Amino acid sequence: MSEALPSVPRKRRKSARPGEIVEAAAQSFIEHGYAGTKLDDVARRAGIAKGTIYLYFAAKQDLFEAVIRDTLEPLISGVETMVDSYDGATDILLQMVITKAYENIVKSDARHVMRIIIGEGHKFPELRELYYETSIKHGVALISRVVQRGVDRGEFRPGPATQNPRLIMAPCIMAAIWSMTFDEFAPMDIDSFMAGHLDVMLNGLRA
Amino acid sequence: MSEALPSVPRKRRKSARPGEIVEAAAQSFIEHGYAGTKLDDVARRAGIAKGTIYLYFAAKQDLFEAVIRDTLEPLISGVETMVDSYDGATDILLQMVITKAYENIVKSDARHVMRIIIGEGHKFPELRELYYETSIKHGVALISRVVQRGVDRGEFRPGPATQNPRLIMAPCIMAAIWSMTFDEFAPMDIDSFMAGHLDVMLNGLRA
DNA sequence: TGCATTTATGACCCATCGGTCATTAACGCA
DNA sequence: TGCGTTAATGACCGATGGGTCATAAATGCA
Repeated sequence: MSEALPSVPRKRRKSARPGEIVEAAAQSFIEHGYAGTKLDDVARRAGIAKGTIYLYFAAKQDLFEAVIRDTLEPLISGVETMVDSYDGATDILLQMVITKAYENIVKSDARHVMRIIIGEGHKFPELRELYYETSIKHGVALISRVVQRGVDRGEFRPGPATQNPRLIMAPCIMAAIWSMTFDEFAPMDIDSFMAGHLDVMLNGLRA
Repeated sequence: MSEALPSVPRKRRKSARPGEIVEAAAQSFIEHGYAGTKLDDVARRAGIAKGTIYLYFAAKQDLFEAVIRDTLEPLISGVETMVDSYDGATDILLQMVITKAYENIVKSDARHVMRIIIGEGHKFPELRELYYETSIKHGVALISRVVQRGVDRGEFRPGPATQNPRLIMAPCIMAAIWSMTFDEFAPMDIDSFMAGHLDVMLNGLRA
């Protein structure tokens, strides 16, 4: 009954494969989560057989690690570069950083990686740690630097928000979660939410 | 080889079962997440056989729905009662509500239910909706009421935080997530975080 | 006490999926 | 053109776990 499917001719692409596999895996993880992603599906998306994945990645978990790195590293380093090369008023800088944070997290696929870490990271401390080291740690440090810069220059006054940068990032994280979880029941206008977020923070910080 | 384990005598407890099963399920869901929870494990915790679960719940998903209801309804109605019966200054009321929110979410098992909805709710719109209706919707409405009360009484001035109550809850949600996900890499002192949260919000709101 | 009814049991079924490996085919060098 | 090397394949394996159901035990009523 089963006609032998005309199997596609093989291609040997040792150097291009890893990137293609990670790209396919990212899509699948985003759509189905960690446990929900099938290696067969990743292979199909990458146009290869399942076994081929194992020529480049030892296990599913390694694949997800690669997705974390490939997705997050460019985003973080982009913001870091921006901060390093800026030398105007700090309130404008903070505004730029927060705007970028919404672009990088709330409006990008990176939020799905975060969702997976939150929801399924329980049993994978190594993945959680990698995510923390790759993303969260840098984000917190970045906000700290910006806020400290404002205080040092006399533009911001010390207070709870300068002491705990996580207070400043919180609305951004929540917006990302909301957009993935509750948007169909109570839609959130990201831009006006972000404007409110900025307003509250800057009013609390300005000297 | 396998000695027949001395099977425990059966007990018929039609009315007590559902509660016991939900209780056991809650523990298992909290420890292992939705997909990670095995009905066999739930049964063992409840001291019954797996088949017995199906006398009271049609499927795993119904069990999780019962957990959502049992866990969240009492918490929300507790806060609602508190707000309804208070008649002092609104900043104190908001402080009470936020403090209760940390107790109910960040410091309680309810945060794990939230984590499951965020992380695994993707494929279960009914569960997401139930969570929204049972918990989030009431939480947002409650904050709105408190803030509106402050504005009406001239204690708060209108601004972004009065317009979007989600800005006020955000740090609490983030603290819950942080405590479950990143605490081992960067511990968070909940009480000082909450104090900072209150400080920022009240400063932004007071007329 | 005997029997009908209801509740409880757990072996079993079957679909799923991560990971393996013997086989095959593409490649490039001589 | 032939051959050794190595990338690629996909059938297969074994573990897992949600859900089923024939069987058995508890209960309570007559």
